[in-house]
Amino acid sequence: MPFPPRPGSVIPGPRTEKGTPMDKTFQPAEAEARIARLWEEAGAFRAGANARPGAQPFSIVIPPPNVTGSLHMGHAFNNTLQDVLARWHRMRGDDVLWQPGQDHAGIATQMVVERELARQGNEGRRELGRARFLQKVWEWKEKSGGTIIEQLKRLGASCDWSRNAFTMDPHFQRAVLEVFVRFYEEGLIYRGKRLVNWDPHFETAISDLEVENREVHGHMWHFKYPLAGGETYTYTERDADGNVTFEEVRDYISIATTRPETMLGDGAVAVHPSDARYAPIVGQLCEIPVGPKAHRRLIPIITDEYPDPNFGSGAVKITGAHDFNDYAVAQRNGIPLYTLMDTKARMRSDGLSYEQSARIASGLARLRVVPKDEELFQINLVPDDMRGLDRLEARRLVVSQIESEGLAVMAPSADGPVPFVESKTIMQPFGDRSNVVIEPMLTDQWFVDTAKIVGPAIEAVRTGATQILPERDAKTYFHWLENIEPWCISRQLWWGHQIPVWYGFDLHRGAFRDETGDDALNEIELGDLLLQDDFVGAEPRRECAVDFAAVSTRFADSLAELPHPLDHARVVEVTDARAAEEAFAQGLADYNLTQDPTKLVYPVWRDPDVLDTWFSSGLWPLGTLGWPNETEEFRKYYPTSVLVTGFDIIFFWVARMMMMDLALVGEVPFRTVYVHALVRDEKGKKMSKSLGNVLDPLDLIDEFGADAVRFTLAAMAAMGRDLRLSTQRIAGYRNFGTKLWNAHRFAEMNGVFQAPRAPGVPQATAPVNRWIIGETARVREEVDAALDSYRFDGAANALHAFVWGVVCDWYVEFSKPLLQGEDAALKAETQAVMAWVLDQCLILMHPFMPFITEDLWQSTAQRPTLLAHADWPLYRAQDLVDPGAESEMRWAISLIEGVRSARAQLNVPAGLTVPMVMTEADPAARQALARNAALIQRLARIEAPTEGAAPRGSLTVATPGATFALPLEGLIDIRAEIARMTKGADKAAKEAAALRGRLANPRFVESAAEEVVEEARENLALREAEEAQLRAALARLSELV
RNA sequence: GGGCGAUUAACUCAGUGGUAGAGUGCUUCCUUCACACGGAAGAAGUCGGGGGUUCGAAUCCCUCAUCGCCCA
Repeated sequence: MPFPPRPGSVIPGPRTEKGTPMDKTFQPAEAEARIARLWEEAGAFRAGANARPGAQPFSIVIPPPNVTGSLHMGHAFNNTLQDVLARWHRMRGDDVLWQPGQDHAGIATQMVVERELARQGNEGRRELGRARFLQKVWEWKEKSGGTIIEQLKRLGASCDWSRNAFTMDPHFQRAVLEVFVRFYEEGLIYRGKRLVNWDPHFETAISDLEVENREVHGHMWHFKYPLAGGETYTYTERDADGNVTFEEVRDYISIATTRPETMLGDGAVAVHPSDARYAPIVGQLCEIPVGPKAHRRLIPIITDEYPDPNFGSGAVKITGAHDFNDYAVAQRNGIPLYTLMDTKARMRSDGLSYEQSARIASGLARLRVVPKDEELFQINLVPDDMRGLDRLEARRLVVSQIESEGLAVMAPSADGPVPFVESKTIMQPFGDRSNVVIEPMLTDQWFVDTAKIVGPAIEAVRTGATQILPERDAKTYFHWLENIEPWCISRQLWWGHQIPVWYGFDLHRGAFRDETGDDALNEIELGDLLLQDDFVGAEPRRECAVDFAAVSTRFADSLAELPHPLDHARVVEVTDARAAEEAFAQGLADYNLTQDPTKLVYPVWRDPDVLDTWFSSGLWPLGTLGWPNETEEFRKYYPTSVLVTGFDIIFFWVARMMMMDLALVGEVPFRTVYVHALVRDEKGKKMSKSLGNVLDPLDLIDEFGADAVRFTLAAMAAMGRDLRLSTQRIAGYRNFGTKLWNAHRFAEMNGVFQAPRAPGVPQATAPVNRWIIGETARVREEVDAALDSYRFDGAANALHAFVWGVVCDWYVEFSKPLLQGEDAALKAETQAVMAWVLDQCLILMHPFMPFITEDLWQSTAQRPTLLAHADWPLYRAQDLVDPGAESEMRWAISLIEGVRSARAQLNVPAGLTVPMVMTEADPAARQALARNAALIQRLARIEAPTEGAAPRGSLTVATPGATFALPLEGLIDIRAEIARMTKGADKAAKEAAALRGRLANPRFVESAAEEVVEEARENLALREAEEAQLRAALARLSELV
């Protein structure tokens, strides 16, 4: 349904005060705000605005910026492209929805609010507690969370702002939790203890995509792990031919490490199965050379494919709880995982004493058994003197202890043997938000079993149900999805969607004894229950549902299986397991006193973690359209037409939306994904705050106007290539806007906008008018074709070439003698055509430069609609191009250029109007000259042409089919003219020779396309004629010297 | 180490088999009645090197070099 303009909306209409010319330039600062208000008051961007009856839907969901975000160049680029598409489709009458919104950015927002609290001297997050902290976050969001929305409006983004969405909106929250519950019930989500990337600053798990690996300077230490019981073996190295190059008897195995502090948690030493050097000692135990001597721990020497025999000593220590590679080795070989660090990445000080821990661990190594997680976690292998230390302090201590014990591998030096420590660059993981070193950490987390939902996402792109552009980015997509890892979706944060899982004590596991067998518990039996605590420490029972009401029903159902009176316990929610313990005990005690079963409570507590922000963002195309409700918007606009996004987000977001949304609704979230590259500075460097090379789009908008910034970004958007932005380029396109503006200023001064307007393409008789109408049709087709294939640069460049290079440079100039001439009919026709051409410029330019075009549109005529709702033209070049007019105007241009070039090169004064003699001409040239004499005379600055022989010492200008002479004897240097014409003749001769050669080749004539051969023949004829004209003129000139 | 890409005018980049293009910059001239955020004219490229396919290659293939990005 077309969206009606709001009654009373103010469209200013044409400028009324005649006699005051337009300003010489467009004033963006003033106009942009005014135009934006105009659009807003008209509701110009509401979903379906300007849609034709029965229109095709066209929908885009914005890649939601962080609620903490402010507009950077990447946003400006991304949203410019979306806006070009949205405006283009809206003008074409499609049913357009550009859905805006923001995501809640778990870590970033929590960080911002915590920083704000600290700056204001308020209580910190932990002092406030969860509920009050979240209150503060919401307050912050209300106050500061809309920044980027206002900034996007300044860019001119034509989103339906009335539908602005947020991933923490009540509706969206509900959708997220329902999806979690559904995935949980379908077995797509599981909880487990896994090694994850741990951010010690934020004390949360993060995704491996949020980890940035950087090369940093580091060290590689080489240590000796003594064999248990003083065993020895012969260590032998051989060259490629098997000759022994080194041999010695050793009582140790040499290990290299960049992280000595993790040695404390080693579970094994691994060597490659093919490594002959260590074959004699595989299966033996060796000693970790650190920790109190009395409690040295022994670990087995195992084989695994992971160690590279050619790297270091070929033997690798396995610390399964602190390294991803080691984790995999430990899993394969049943090696226990010993956690050494706490959530702040300090050496642990909880759990059992070092002495107890070391004893248990040694026993485990000897028996090769792995206990259950909870028991394993009690083992703390950090020696007493290192507990609580930062991991780097612990590293120094470990190294110095090993060295002083003489267990470092030694290397010779000028001062005798010294410990062998290599300096080398190592890859180290950093948190992309916190900038601290990330630790692999063994923790309980929730995971999406991505392997189960990845198939349709791969298939959709393979079959083309979703098209990724440029195509090469589909490879990245496939590569990632085909090697997909389980997705850790829990975060140890407060701001976000709290996981809808509640825990309660597992009373089913025989924690009580119904000794009387009467299916009810007597007082003694209940007393036993109270005293026992094995159910408290054990794995709790859990239920998943969208809210407490739903989950309490489930718990109640399971309680019903228990003996009386527990089956009547009331399910209540408490904060955590400890509170649950107290509440449960209190309930039992109260019951004991009163025998009132309603006093019994069954306390449950909710999982404190929240979901990864990308989990909710994965539902963006669904949730913003109202899903899971059956909304009209969802029916109409899903799947969305196109997603425009940066390449850096293919894994984070695009792939996850594809997986999740296909799993949920069985239909792709978008038909096309247009992946754009990065905006860099003019030297090609990534813009970053630390480099100080950031261009702020708002500063640029202030300086050059939003239109210039947008046009620059669009013109540089060659698919898949980074763009290097320079202010010079933006200034160039600001000038382009001014050029368009001044073409209108010229038109206004020449009465173009006062002339009566007829709908449709104007009828024209003058060649110049017929020609420009055809050129307009050509550029319309070019722009549409470019936008159809997402060639934003192609469309922008075509418009630039047309508006400046054709309309302003030629048509406006051509029109001058007609508009200012005597022929009233011709004048009226030219006014009508110019009015139409300029309107077409505004329409076609509008998606790229919305403000200046809307302003001109409103000020140059009484318009029935906003330009944003103007009809996009459909006329075709095949209908509007007049080949006769076109060749006539091309000929006129070539004559004007020939005259100008000759004059300039021979230093004929620019202001001088000179005579011109036509020395020869075919009928076509005669006609072209006759019909366009006025404009040719004016632009070439010549008098009315005469016909005759070339006067002595004149300049020669050759055009196709005609030769002209400018009699300027005495004014010009004959030698210079001879040189100029010789150069021209030689060039024509050279080109003709090349064409002749090609046409002389029978294989060219046989195999090349017919039109190519024909074109070559025509070109040859033209070049030969041109050469002949110039040579003839040269012959005359040479008589003069 | 694996993958992807780039290399075209001084600079930034278009250009998917048929005469090398644009913008900016540069040189000269012009304050001419739309615009100096302008106009006119001009100089400027062995399309990274080498090989191949083809009547014909910046374009397709191979190879080398250099530089980026992503992943380990």
